[in-house]
Amino acid sequence: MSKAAVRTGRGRIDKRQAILDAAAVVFAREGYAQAGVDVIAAEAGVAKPTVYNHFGDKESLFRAWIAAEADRAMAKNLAVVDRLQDTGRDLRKVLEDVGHRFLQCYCEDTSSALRRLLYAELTRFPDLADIARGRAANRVNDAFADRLARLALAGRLRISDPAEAAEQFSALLTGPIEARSRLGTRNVPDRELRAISRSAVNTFLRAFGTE
Amino acid sequence: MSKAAVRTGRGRIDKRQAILDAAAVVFAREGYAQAGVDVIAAEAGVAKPTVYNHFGDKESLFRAWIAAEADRAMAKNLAVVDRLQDTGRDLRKVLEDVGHRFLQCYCEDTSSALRRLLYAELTRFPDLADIARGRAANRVNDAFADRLARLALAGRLRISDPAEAAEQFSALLTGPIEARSRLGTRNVPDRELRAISRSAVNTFLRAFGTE
DNA sequence: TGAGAATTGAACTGGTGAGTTCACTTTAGG
DNA sequence: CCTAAAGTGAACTCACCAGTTCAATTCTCA
Repeated sequence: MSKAAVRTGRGRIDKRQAILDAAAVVFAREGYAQAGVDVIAAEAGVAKPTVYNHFGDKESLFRAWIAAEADRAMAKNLAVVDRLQDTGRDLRKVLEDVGHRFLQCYCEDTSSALRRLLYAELTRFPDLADIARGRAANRVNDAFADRLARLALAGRLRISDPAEAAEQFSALLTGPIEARSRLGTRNVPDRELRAISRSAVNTFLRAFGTE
Repeated sequence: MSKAAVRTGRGRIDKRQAILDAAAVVFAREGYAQAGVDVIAAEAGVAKPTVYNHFGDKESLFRAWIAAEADRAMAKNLAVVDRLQDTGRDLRKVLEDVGHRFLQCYCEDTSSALRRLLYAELTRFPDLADIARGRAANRVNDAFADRLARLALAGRLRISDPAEAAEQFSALLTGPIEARSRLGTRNVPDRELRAISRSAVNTFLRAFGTE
């Protein structure tokens, strides 16, 4: 139906990617059980047997999408963490910027969909937690903790347990955004994201800053 | 199958409650789409048409369960908030106790199931957010904010925006528990709950306490 | 250009589950 | 004790969907 598949028709790689993209759209829109393989095939501009040629069955296709999406999200989050390297500038400003970017990642449609589907299907596919969460969240937190440890060593933060501090910084962002986005159903305007980040950083620095 | 239905067989009220209890069990175990109405009926010790007599269709039964469960969870959370009234004792101890009890509520099987199902079906039934979230989370946060405001007035906390502080206190609890329970699939031992609460309160008091 | 692989469309199987029907039994309550 | 309402079991309809089959077609690459 839609033109998710580029009309090259050449080789198998293109089709595989087109199917994954289509799966992202349809799974996000309808959920795992409701998503029909026929619909995914149509969305990819591909015949149904082709989907089965590439992925074997619906469950494998689902896992492949989860893994790809988790990797993408993790990469984007790690890129945000890297912005904490230039510690020369005003620390508050830098943290607010990082928080704001974290929230933008968190609010992306694809991220929301991934989180929702993860939650939804966790009982049916328990290993999903390993595929996505272990791959993404933990590594991001570790990288963030490393940055915080550096800042502590440089005397710019008073932190005894960097991993815990990183976890709490994330919590101060995700908790409020979760409530305000009504679990991802409402679109939160950017000015509100900034406000949440500002108040998270404010509390974080009251607790861990060197005034 | 199971004896969820007390074997009185008298009147219609008992059956209705038995069906709701059975729905809780089956929805929690299998999710909305996977839960069969036949299975729920069997679990309630009731015939399938009886389920349809009382609730009309599967969706209404689901909504009724969500509403009942959300009310129950809210009541339990409000009871926890009420423990903040006796402000005579050591504030840190009281907050740690409240945090610990919040986490216990959060970790209950029924609460986890409710949260998971809410997430999962939010796209299909968007009004679920109003039924559950508006009814529960917001009112708990308001009550908690009221308590914090009292404590601030009494000079025991330095808080400018009580609602925001309440939101952040909750965030410092739910964020870490979410990660450590692997989205609710792992059972977190009580000593770990206490540790999370202790470190949340620690950060909270560093930010808002009057040392 | 021609062989072999990938792709297609369309029809088909088989299973599952929501919701209904109906003749029958149980129970409450006057 | 009798009746009307509630409950029961079993069979049934109907729709939906995962996964398969197959003959016909299209593409790649040598």
